[in-house]
Amino acid sequence: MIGNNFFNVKWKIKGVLMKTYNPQEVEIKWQKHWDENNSFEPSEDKTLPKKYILSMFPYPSGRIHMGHVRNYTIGDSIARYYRKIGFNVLHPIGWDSFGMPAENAAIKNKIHPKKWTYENIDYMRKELKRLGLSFSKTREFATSDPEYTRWEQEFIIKMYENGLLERRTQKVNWCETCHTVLANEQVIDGCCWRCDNEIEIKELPGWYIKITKYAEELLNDMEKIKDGWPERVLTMQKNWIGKSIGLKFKFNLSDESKSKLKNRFDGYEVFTTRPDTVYGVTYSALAPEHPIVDFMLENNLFNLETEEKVRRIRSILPKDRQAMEKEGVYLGIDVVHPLTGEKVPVWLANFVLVEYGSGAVMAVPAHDERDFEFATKYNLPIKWVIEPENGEINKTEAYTAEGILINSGEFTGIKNTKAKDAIIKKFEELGIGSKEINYRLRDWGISRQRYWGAPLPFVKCPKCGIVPEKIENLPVTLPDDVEITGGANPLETHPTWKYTKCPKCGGDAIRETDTMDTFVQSSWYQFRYVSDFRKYKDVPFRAEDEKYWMPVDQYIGGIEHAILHLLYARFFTKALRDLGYASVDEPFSKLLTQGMVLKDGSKMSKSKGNVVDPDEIIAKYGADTARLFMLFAAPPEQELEWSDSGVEGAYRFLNRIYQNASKCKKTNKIPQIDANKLTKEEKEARRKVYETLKRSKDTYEKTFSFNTLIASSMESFNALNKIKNEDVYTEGYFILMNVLEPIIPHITSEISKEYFDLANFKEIQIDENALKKDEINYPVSVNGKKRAEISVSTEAKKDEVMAKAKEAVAKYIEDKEIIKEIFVPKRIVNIVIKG
RNA sequence: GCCCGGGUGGCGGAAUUGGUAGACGCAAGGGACUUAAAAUCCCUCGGGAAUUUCUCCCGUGCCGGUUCGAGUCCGGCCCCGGGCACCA
Repeated sequence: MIGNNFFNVKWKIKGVLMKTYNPQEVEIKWQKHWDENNSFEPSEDKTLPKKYILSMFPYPSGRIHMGHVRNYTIGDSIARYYRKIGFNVLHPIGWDSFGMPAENAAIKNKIHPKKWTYENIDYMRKELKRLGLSFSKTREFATSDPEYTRWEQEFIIKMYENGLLERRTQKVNWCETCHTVLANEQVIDGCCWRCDNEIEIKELPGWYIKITKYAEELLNDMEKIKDGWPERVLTMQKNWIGKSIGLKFKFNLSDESKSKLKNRFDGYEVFTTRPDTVYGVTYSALAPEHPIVDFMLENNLFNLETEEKVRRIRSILPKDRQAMEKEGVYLGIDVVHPLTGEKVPVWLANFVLVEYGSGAVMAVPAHDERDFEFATKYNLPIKWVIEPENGEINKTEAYTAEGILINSGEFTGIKNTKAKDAIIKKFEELGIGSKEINYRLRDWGISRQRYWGAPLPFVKCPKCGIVPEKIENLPVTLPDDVEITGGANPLETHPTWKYTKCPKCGGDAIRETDTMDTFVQSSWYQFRYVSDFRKYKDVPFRAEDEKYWMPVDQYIGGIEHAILHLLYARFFTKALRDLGYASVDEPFSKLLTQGMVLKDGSKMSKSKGNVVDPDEIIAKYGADTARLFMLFAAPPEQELEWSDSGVEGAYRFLNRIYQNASKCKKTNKIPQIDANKLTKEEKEARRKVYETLKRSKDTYEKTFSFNTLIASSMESFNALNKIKNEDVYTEGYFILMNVLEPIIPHITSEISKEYFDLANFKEIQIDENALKKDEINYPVSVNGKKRAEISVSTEAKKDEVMAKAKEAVAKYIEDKEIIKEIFVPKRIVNIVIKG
């Protein structure tokens, strides 16, 4: 441990009285002060300018980790900055408290999920408080609180009534270890996002939120937030939504094929983004799970050999097919080309996805890489219908670039980019196809077959079908008396919970036992914070509060939520708007995605044994040290490599500013300084201080490059410690304590209270005179190479500077012909000579 | 394969957006203080040459270009990280 042996002992170094910095004492004192004074509650005065600063809320896993420290330190610094310069600031915290880990803990430790969760919250709340975070106390909640669930259930019912939610049976992603269904967004490389177990496809009934209805708006509204969000997050969302425009048309089966299929099918639809290549179709391909294939198998319409191949391909999981070679088999049926009338063979192909488009494609081997590969393998014909404007086609691969149509009937000779629309139009005129927009985005499956979640507020009545619970009966709460086994849903097996009466007919009915995906809770929590909801219990949040506070001005969180949470929250905001609860289109105007905290080059994790516990760091050095290190070690968007000695460096800096503070005189206003009476060094120190002040505005409001702001502060302190002028020194502290308060609030409060009575904790005007330089240093280069440095008066004109510059580099330009003289005011002098 | 980031000392990272590369911090070395150590303070710190203290050469992944001047702009390439990935 460093320097803690002499707490509160005063002694003299170089004649100045100093005392040792004791972070534990100072920090707890200020934390108590803030707590007792409710220092961080937002004002109800809606005439004040506002800032809503939000860091993503944590899952109450038990203890905070360094990622939390980083996230909350960034958010807290921004919040404290705005509060200090006079904004009404909403800076809330809550707990994303439903979810699997509580159930896992229940199984492992025989503790009820609710007890485990709320105990964790109590512990973590203390940890966050010890970090000196300026959260509002009145706005705190946990998403598992019944009051929160109540409103969520109301939203869900309203969504159901407005066609935004439906129950249906479809193929779903099933994780056996988590014993639940997962949304598409929660499946990563075919594995569960939480436990990494390989997912299975099952056919199950479940609840779906129709996020696809908002695909277009989610895409278009990116325009509204593009200045505040990182480009890559928007790109990721754009790719995820995956809009593509093309032609949808129907392939009619040939007459023989129709009768072969017992007239159950007359054809099937296909979608293409390349209608310009439609004349090049030489075969069509169906997904292994296509209904026609199902039918043919059920009715033994394949010969033995084909059936065997079909069954083999179908037996392979779609995700495993990705890695495999293209494979297929001719199904023995044909369709008719809609424009040429030619017969087109129908194949089954392992690369066709049943869930995209219609699960069937037209194949144009000449102009599609996949189709080419497949056609080459099975010796299918290749028909070239586009050729480059200049040069020859290389017929050993698909030609996918732009060009002119050939062999394309009436469209021959047209540029392919134009042919796209022309051919769509032709299909529409003939009534055999139409323009179609396809999205990759699927509806959001929110059913989870788990206990620790918000119950879906619906009842299954044998007479009335699905019936929403009555609003006055909300919330539908979880029973406490359950046994968590990790197997079947405890709500399903509970002896009495699910048996209820139908809200409509009053007859015996059964409750829905699925609970909601936890991402539903985190999709609207930003709205809940806007009101002092303990006072206003008849609404989820007050409209006037929502209008005032929303949208969130600055949102801070990890990049890992780029798609999942951030897309859902954007959707939910739009849905709440359309249901009449919200007034905004987008929830977060600005987003800062903070980088991970690494140790020894990889993410801190228990399994790697490289975890640094924030509590230990705080116990050893204090919260300000932890905060300072977090913001100094790297820019917020980058990864941050943990460094024990870097932390010690931060601690040393705090000690220095604490001890040197005694060189200040006590005052409650900024010292008036006559710049004319100062030495060069004193002016220099003042300039650095004011440059830091100037920089701080940009840092807290725009760039968030706290690392360089801190560096600039350190530089200022170094300069101040070289001078002896008490006024300049005091002014420097007055300002620097102000600049650093958002980052290291405890020590700056302590010093500012003692010396300035906190008079420095408000916006300080920049003294432009202090920023002015009397002299400027010019590097003088000859042919671009720096040869000398000169110092001239700020007022010096070009001629004067050039004359001095030539003198300084005389030995380089003697006897040489000067071709050019470059003079960039306040920057550089360059003399170009011959030879 | 496609789309984004990014490659700067021993390390984390700066560089006013085309104008003194390496701010600030860490680590390292030397010195002061001390019986000693810790802490603290001072000095050095990209590489090389010279060392008579006035210096010179090289250097921001690699090759080339534009420019009086390039870490920054342009063309080509090589690595690293992330995202998407048979999406028709």
